[in-house]
Amino acid sequence: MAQGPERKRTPPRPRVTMRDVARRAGVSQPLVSLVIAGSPTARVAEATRARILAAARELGYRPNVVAQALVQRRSYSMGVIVPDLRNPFFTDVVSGVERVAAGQGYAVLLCDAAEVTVERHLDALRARQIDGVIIDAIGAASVSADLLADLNVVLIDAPSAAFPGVASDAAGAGRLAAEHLLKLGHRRIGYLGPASDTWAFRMRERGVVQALRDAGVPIRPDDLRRAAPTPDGGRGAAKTLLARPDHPTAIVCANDLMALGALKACAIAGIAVPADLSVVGCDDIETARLVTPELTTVHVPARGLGARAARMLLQVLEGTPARAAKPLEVRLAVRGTTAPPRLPEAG
Amino acid sequence: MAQGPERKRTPPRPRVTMRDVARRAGVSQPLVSLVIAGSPTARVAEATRARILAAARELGYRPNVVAQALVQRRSYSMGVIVPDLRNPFFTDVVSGVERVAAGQGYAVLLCDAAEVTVERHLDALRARQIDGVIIDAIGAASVSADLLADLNVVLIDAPSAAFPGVASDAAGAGRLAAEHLLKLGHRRIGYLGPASDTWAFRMRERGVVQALRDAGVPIRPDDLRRAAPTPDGGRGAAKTLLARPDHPTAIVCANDLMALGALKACAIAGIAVPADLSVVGCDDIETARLVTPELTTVHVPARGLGARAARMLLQVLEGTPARAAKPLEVRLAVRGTTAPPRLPEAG
DNA sequence: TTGTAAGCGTTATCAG
DNA sequence: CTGATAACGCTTACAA
Repeated sequence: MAQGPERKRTPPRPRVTMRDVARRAGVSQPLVSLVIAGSPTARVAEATRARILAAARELGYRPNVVAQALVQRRSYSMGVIVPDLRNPFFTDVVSGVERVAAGQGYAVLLCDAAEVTVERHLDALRARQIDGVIIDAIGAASVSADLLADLNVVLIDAPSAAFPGVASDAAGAGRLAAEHLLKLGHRRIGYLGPASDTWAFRMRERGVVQALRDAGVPIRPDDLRRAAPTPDGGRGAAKTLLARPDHPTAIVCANDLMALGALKACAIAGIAVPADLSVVGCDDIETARLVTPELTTVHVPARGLGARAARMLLQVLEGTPARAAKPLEVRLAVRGTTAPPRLPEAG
Repeated sequence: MAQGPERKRTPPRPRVTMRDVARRAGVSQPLVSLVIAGSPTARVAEATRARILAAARELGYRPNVVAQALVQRRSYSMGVIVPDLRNPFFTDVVSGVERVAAGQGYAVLLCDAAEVTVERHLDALRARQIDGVIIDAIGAASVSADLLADLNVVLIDAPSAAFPGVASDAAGAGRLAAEHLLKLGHRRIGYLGPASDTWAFRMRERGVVQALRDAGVPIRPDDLRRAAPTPDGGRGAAKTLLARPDHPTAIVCANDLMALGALKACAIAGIAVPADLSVVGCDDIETARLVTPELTTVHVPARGLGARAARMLLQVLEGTPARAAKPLEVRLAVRGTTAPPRLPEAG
């Protein structure tokens, strides 16, 4: 931890401690502990209790969570690891976590897997006696098991037999997107997704693929393109896909960032959306409504996922075994990037 | 902190401690401390040292940062408070902080002022013996002084005599935006900004106002509209501003989110950008390049601000007095939302 | 009802 | 060079 050569520490400030309060109230220090943090059942004379509380207030006493953590072996803090903070979707997840965590007096240690490896993050978290960790969209299988062994973990969008977690209905999201396009009359639909083996991406893709297969219009191999789940990725993939004259009349993207990139590619290539091409995204990040036309997408409740995961972790910490929650519902948000295909094709 | 009724704690896991290592190596526990965390200058017999290290490795020893924090009175963690995580600009700032913090073994406690008040965040942070805190774009003046008193704080975009900090050249950003429009030939320029008294917003506005005044085309009172620094805010403000037939030929917005909202308003009102109206934003968030036409904006190095603030805080913690860094440069990113006014007006 | 004693896992100060 | 011994601030039996 931050060894670095010869780190001078800032002059230790005299902190108000329980001893100070005790002295001032003329009682023993443990009694102060009892009164201040103690359960309501603690039998303490009303008079002393009042005296202690007064003393504490006057001195501006603040409990030292670190000391509490050391003796209680829990730090009232949780880590949250996300694949990439720069994707607004994950920001929302974190936001949701923070809301409930902060509400319960828990601190949130932020970990961006794009900056530092998950392993290192977990190491750092464990060293800090973290109470638990929420891991978003990172296959638990991909991190060595013993790293997770003595940790309370809750998974988001990465179902596992070993750990509790919450997930969105990713396959449903894919299906919703595909069915929307089918209903509009599209018969030639492409898919842009990452090669990443993330559960949510896999399931979204599966949902799309199956819906199309069920409808008798399976994705042609060439219409399924892989790229990074970023705007650039989406843009590049769309570009190659649309370069051919006989490209699909619609595409669904694994997430909004890719979809936004695809829209950009269209703008550049002079392909009119939705007239010449329909585009559907997934996530429903804020930006989806900022572009014109607004992105049709599948809404995934990011903050809800985060909040729920946090609540679940809190439960685990309280000893209540977290029961597997059923997937959070997603819903189609039809906006401006989808329309019937220009020339109705033969079904 | 997290009092809640009767919280059962999870069964304390047997952790490998220095004592264990000491026992195994047949030495005293403090010696282990010396060897493991000790400075390279610690004079310890090579043999014992090796024995201890071996024992530690075999047992899988991990230092307990909480214990360290208690005795050293520093927790190797820092808080970062941002006004609103949902603004990608702040996400980037946090990202920058995290990168350098994590690199130095520091944990980042995330605090979203949109979720919980700054006061509560600071309380929670202090209770955790945080080593320092980075506060972004929140007037230090707006939080009661004694809350900050015994804290190491570094401010971002909120210059203060009392605390070190980093800032972007906010006035320069405003000027750049205005001058760009002037150079294009605009003589009727409006401004959309928040009523918030945030330093950066104030300075950006000042930069715009002065540049226009200097050019002899001051903003008309009606062309200066206030709204929340969000897409909705920008959208609403733009809508009213553009409702009048004789509206400005160009507007600059306090940040990209507002600008994006303004673009949306234009799209809805059927105002062609940049033909009928030029729009300039500020921040250069990723979304700026995702809309079509791409948003002309002033690039502000968000991650740079975060990284620099973190480095500065680290310095403060080491005892090196942080000297005031000069403002980080901003630069104009000319893209698609600006063009000469349709009808050249009389200068 | 309240005080005493014993740690939690480290670091730090000093005698051996 | 090494190893007791004392904190750090708090919780938690156990006595008084």
